[in-house]
Amino acid sequence: MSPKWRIGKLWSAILPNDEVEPGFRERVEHIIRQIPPGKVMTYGQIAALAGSAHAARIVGGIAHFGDPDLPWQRVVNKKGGLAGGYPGGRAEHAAALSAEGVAVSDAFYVPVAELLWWPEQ
DNA sequence: CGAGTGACCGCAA
DNA sequence: ATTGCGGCCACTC
Repeated sequence: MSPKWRIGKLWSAILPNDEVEPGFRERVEHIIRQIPPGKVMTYGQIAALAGSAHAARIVGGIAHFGDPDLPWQRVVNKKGGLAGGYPGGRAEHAAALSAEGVAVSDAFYVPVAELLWWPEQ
């Protein structure tokens, strides 16, 4: 696979037909909105779907400065660990997930293997 | 404008 | 098993 790997196929599965191809941030925010309650996605997964497989970090940046109305509590890292930068810290992040029925361990980890959601469904 | 930083990931020692 | 570092794009200063 080339470094500039694109996943146009998966992206087209969640992008409405009449939408023009938006910027990276727009794509990330669009993906976040598709995550159903009780499910989670990882930063790397979102970055890949948005078009840059190694831009997981950027997703974190958007999470911090981006739209606070988006369900960022449904975004966790690859190990299922919660985000320390979440408003109120990991405790608030855990509380938001618990409210949706997600089991969060005492060490602030979620069973990402079971809860991981893909937009192609 | 330019440079630095970030709620991350994956591969190499 | 752990540690280090490159990479990506958007945002702030």
